[in-house]
Amino acid sequence: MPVPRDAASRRSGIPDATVARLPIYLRVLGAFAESGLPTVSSEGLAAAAGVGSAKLRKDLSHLGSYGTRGVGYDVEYLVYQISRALGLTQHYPVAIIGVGNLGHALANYAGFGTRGFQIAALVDADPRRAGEVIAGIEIRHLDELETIIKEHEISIGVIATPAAAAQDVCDRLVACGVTSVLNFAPTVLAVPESVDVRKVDLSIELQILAFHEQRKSAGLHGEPGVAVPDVVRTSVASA
Amino acid sequence: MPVPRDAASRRSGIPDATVARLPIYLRVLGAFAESGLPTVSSEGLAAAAGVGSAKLRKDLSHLGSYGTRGVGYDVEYLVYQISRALGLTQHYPVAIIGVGNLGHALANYAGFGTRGFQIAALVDADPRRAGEVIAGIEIRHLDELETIIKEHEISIGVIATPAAAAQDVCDRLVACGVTSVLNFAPTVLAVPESVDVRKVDLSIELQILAFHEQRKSAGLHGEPGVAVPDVVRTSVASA
DNA sequence: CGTCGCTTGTGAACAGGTGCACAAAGCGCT
DNA sequence: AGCGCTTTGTGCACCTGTTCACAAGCGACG
Repeated sequence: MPVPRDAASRRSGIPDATVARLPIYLRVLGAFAESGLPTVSSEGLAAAAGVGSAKLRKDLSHLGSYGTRGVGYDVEYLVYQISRALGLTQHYPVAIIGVGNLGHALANYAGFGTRGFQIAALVDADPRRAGEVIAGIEIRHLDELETIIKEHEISIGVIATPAAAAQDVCDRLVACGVTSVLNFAPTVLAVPESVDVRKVDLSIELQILAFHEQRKSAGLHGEPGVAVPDVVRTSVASA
Repeated sequence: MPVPRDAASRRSGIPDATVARLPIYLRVLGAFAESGLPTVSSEGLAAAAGVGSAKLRKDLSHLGSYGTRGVGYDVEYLVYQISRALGLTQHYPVAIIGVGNLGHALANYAGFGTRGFQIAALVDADPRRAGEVIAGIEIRHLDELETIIKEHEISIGVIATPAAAAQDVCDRLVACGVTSVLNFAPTVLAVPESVDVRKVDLSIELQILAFHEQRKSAGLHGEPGVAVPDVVRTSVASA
């Protein structure tokens, strides 16, 4: 008997799909809070977040039973509970490696600071950029990477380097004790199992859109092209 | 009898999860092609793409039976087939709305051009930026949005504006006939059902990492804090 | 104080995706 | 030609996530 336990709770008690949506709820709730709205129903919150109300309720039920039947959820309280569940009550220092166009944009992105993240360091491989100040942070040279990471006890690294440098930078980050990496470089990073990597790839998203775009236009023009024998055909059971 | 048909093939023949991975395969294959490698096994390709070999084979099987048993897949041919399946054989013009830090980075991002996407227009709300040239494209004012979209027959729009402007811009894009939107603004966009929206949110990714980070450190410090009664416990069946 | 309407929280059915394991199929060597 | 090695393609069981539908719970109002 290998202790089956519930597979979802084996890792953390909160399913991955739910974790991925909590930040959205958090943002929407923030907007509601600013409007002075005291409570929201699952229906209202779900609509604003672009999900079904049942899904939202199930998501929230994984954090506990906050919410009052017949009334809804207290906005402030729910913000706090989601923040706590996500671990945003503690402040994580992050380092951004690579201050090209994208790194520049990230350093100036307000969304980081407002959610408990603090950009502790900017690092670039170009010596000429060292000393430059962006968003109030001085750029330092890649050679100092190890020193900087340990100095600030950074556990989250953001890679915004060219693809060719990404794996090397990643290895060095991991060697310094970084356990979470957000990768913007178009490469698949190899890391030990204990390290979490999330990737954001602009071009992949576009390609996915292109696929759906193709599907639409194929349907529209009625091209017999690939394989779109679709059209539902609800009641053509005539033999 | 409502024609059950296979749910996956109802929409396009290729499951969404597979479509999301095809661009990764494509990129890895591109690297292999540059190395002059003529063929790859599912094992080799899967390792480079960071997925299991069975999953890769199942993914590829959805496009057809390209690949030779005992040998593997012809790199060049597979590149072509995946490109075709994704609809990258035709060139999609895209417009980027909002040329702040992020829009600037996107305009200079080489990954777009190399995959059959062409940045046809840059648009910004700030009149002072109109006329400025970035990546060889002249920035034009938001007022001309409708004209530009129709002029270039753009069906894919990239929104890189501040959150406050995103919904408005999106509505205008949709009104002009744009059917796919890539949204970088931290907002949930409301669109008609016929329009595809994909969102990329930098801060959400970080928050997801923070969650896992929290989980790790909680386990390490042995804090009884939330609910982490983990550690697998393979054979502690002693009562 | 009882009743009524509204909203949460959840059990259960369902759908989609993943991974295993193996039969089918090609290649090269003898 | 035949044999054995390799690798694909896929049926099947599992598991995660989604959706439905409803009982339980809470407040308001008469």
